Amino acid sequence: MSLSSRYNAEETENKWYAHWMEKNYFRSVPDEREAYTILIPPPNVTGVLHMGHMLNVTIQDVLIRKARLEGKNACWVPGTDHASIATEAKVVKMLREKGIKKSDLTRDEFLSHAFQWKDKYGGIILDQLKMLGASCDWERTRFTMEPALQKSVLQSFKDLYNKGLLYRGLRMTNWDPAAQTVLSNEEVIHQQENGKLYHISYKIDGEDQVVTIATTRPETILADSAIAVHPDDERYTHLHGKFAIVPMINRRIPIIVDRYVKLDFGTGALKVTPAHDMNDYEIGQRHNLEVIDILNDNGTLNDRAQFYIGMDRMVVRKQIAKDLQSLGQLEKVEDYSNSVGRSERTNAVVEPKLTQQWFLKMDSLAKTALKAVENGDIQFMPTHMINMYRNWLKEENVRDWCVSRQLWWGQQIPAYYHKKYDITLVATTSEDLEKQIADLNQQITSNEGLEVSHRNDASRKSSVLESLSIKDFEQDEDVVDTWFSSWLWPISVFDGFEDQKELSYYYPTSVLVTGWDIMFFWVARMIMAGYEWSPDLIPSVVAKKGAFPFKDVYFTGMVRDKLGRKMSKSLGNSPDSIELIKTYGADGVRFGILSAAAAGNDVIFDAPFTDKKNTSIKNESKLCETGRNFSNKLWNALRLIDAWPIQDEAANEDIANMNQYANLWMEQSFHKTLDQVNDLMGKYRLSEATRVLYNFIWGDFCSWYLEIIKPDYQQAIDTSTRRFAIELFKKLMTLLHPFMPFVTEEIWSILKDNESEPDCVLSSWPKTKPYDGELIESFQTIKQLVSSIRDLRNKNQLKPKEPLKLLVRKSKKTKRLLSTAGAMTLIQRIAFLSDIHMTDTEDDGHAFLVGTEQFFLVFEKSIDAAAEKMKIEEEIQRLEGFLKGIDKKLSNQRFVENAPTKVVEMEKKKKTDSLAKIQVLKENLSKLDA
RNA sequence: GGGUGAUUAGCUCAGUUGGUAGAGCGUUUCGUUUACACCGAAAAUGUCAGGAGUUCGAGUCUCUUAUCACCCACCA
Repeated sequence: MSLSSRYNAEETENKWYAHWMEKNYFRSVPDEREAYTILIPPPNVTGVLHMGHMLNVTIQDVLIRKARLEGKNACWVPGTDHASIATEAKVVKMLREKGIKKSDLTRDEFLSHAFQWKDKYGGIILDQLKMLGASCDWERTRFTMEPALQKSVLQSFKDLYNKGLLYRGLRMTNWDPAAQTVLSNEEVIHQQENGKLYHISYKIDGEDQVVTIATTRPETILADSAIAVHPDDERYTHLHGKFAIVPMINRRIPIIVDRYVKLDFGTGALKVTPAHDMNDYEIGQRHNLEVIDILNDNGTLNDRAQFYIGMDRMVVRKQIAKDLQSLGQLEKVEDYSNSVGRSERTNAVVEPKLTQQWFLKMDSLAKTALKAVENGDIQFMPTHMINMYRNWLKEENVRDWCVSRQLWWGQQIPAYYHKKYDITLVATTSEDLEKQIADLNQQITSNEGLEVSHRNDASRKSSVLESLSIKDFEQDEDVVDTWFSSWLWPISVFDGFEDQKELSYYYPTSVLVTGWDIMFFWVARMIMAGYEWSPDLIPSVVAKKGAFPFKDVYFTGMVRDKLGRKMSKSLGNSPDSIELIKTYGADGVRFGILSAAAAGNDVIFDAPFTDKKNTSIKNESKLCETGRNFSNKLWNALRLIDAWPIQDEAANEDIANMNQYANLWMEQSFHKTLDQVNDLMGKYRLSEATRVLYNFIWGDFCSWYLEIIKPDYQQAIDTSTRRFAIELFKKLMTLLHPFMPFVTEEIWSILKDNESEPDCVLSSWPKTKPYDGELIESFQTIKQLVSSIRDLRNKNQLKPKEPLKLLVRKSKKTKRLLSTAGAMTLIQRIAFLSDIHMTDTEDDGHAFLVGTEQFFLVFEKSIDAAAEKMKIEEEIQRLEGFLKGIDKKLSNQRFVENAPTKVVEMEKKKKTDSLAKIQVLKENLSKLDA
């Protein structure tokens, strides 16, 4: 068989992914094995693969593949999130481009457009995950808006309502005028923006004086209810109790005193606009001020504003400034930078607005969720993330969660209101609703009426005598926040609210891998949901394992570009994932990402982004390139072994011994490496594990081991060494498989010699075994010796393969080293020596040191004696300085007494070693003088 | 204002019980009949941000200063 010298990633990857799928290797069903479960953080259904996903997914795939190799029942559940506001915003935009306004559509019409959109673009991202090699159980793919998950949302909503944790109320909320929905605090992004600070003077009622306020939003003066000053502000004491006149509309508003006002800000006088500012609303509450809402839902002014009706607030801002100026009431305008909240999804400037919303009480939920992490039921990685978590969940920072959204794309809130009376029913199905109405009617007939308030007038009470009809109830128009479905993910993907069979087996999941940016949105809330429902759903499992939804949380960092900016679509600074995979292969990209990603640290990815304007910039990444090169290296190691002719026995006894020695060393080193990899992966230190494997395979396995056992030109390798090399290579492929699944599978498939053997993806993770550290150490010395010889050749312009004689000063250590069967042959061959000769006399070779041992290489060409002398002198000087430090330590009684004996012993050894080295160097020096 | 992290070789970053600083890339030199130039051999490079403290010993622990990120709250 002849194999190309270039590994073809694209071809190989497609082939193997199809094969794995065909064999159904990623399928998991409950059985008697231990479960290892990961749930994918569901990406937005219409999203495309970006660097963050790639990081996330690669890590999850490494963990799940390792578990699979360890014989666990590995289950990785994929899926997508309907992403309520994000998707709806996209659909609205798409419709607008087609000339269709959302407001012209009915709810059902809009939803059918949205579903069409979802069918067209949804799931693209899942196919992209397949390109990366993600070994998800695709039969389990879930979507947060599919009927079963929808049902979970309704059930949990009803449950929380019945527990009294959900309530409806009129609150100041963040209003997105573009999407025309309320937003949670987390969906509002505050940023410093340049604006203007307008100083506007208000006349004092009945007097010939003015009071000047400063505002960044002059249009809101039309909604002013008061002017507030600080009670201790002597500048305004004379105004207490008086009234001011709002410019243009001439409304008379009181001048009030409130400690909220800052003396040193602006003019010290604050216009109070309860309808359009969070703090003003609170002031308004304290002083019983009128709430005048002048904004329509789309951000234009309504008729309560009296002027500028129908104009957008941003347009009015400029216009009113001009108009105030002509009235002489605009004193000055300053440039001003302040923080502006914008909608995460639509980028519209968010307006505070008083709206009726559903809220979830968070205090007890937050307390439980905090405890779960503080008492170690759930482990965060990196551990310091607990600080951020604590800071957010502590009592004084927790706010009730606004769960309603004025959108259509999502789960419609299962609350039904009677058209006339203040009756709210929360029902999951129409049967449920009918039953609840029937119950009420039962109550009405048996109690001779039901005392209720009127819907539009709480103070008006009636006794309902007639039967209530389902026709008189209307469902809440709103949908729930997207996170109100995703917080159920660990339960709902197993249909846990419906049937607990699967949930009992897979819950709690093993690890959650996600970015810390959604710690509050999602992670904390999943923990809350876990503790809220799992004890009722699967009590016996919870008693045994706990109620937490996952044992570990691995927080990945944010992927940033070279400038340290978070990669985002709007900045256009994200490399094209698919292009990257095409360029370097999925294995290469995985390797690149993994080597860049230490847990929790932000990842600076070195791929220059494809600039929106300059598409000629190619995606290139040194890290991925290293990964691709590594694939190619593995491939060529395979080609090497594959091409060797085979013979029964080694050519001679020396070769046989040498190969045996090399095998022994490899075996020991392998187990040392295995230990390291196990340890690192257990701690989720994947970047380090990647590096350890890379160094071992490229360095020890390829550069040393294969070079040693490589037969001479047109010679053959003996079967047992070949067998050993192949078995070792296969073990290495298993170890590397989680990181680079495709190339390892390909190589494995060529290495394996019978069809009954499993594929690499299902091979067995090697068992650990004690290893001989001393043997590895002494081999290390051999490597150093060989490198030193090569260095000498280099420095003296000697041909790499010119046979040279090596003289070895007799000492116990070298004797032991060189008497190891095969060691002598090994050195002689790879260092291209004609002879290794033991000596205890003065010799005429060129002396060099390996450790403390002295060697001489015999060659003709004379070296630059003066330069050599200088180098030796420098080295002696360095060593003497070093020795001084050691002596200082050793003569320090406290050190000798306090430091562990092991450390003291080491210092003593260092001292004797240095002394020996100096001794040898001085000898060399004197020889140069001679 | 509250909180978190970072500062280590030219670049990007590792460095978990405190015991003489590491990797990749880049650089320099040499090398191509015998797996791989997506290669091989070898070399150079650091007052571990500054200061103080604890300790026999600090990149590692404590305090402090500076710079830079980020999160939460908020900025008439």
